[in-house]
Amino acid sequence: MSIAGDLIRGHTDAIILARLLRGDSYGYEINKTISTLSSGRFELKEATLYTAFKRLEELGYIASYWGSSGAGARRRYYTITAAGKEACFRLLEEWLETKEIMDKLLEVEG
Amino acid sequence: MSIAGDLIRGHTDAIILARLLRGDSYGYEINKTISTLSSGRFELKEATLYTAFKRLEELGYIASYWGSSGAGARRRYYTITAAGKEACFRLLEEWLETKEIMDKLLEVEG
DNA sequence: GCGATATACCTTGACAGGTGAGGTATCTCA
DNA sequence: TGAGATACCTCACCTGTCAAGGTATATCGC
Repeated sequence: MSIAGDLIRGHTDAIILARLLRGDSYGYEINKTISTLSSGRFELKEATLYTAFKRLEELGYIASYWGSSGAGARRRYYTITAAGKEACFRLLEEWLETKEIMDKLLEVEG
Repeated sequence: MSIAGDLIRGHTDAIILARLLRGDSYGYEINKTISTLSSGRFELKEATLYTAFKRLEELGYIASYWGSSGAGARRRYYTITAAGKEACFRLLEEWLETKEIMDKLLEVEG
């Protein structure tokens, strides 16, 4: 991973929720997707991922159910809840704001 | 503060170094600058700031000296070192990469 | 002279999120 | 039958943030 974990810290929830907004999914798949979308430059560690799932479920942002595995081991699927969608949009906006502020703070010239 | 600290976590060093790239400064001033540039939406807590200074000095990225105070209490000024400049540019590139990846991962539509 | 306020620095302990390391189980293919 | 991919989970540790507390100086109004 070329991007250190701390750079993503605080954004993990947003990433997971944004993924679930596109449809139910399970840990392993989400991890693969993240890795693929970032061209391998970033991947959530498994421990991080499952910790996040637990946190998000406790917050009521996602719900889970056991799905029949197509191939390989059993899968625990996650769905985003209404509260989760709200939280997701809020986090997306926060990300836009963070970007804006960071760009100003890091501006070297000008 | 509307932007949670964890969203900036991992970028603190980059912010401080980028500020020092523009010239020597001291804690209190850097904090004010950050607050101003972000329109008050984000400010480093003092404890975070001084922790970061200590860390960066131990890493050899910055050096410090006591300056004569213009008004008020004494000031400890910080200068960015050659290694610090290198680190700063690396962190700036990492930020660009993080932005790019995050935007892909958070993409809701399309 | 005195209190309030701004300037300016620093430390400690608690907390939360990320992660390395380890574990379990299933299915496929050679 | 053994390797490798799929798939899940937990624990202990580390690091960065931050609330709370502390110190000291200069300025300004009263």
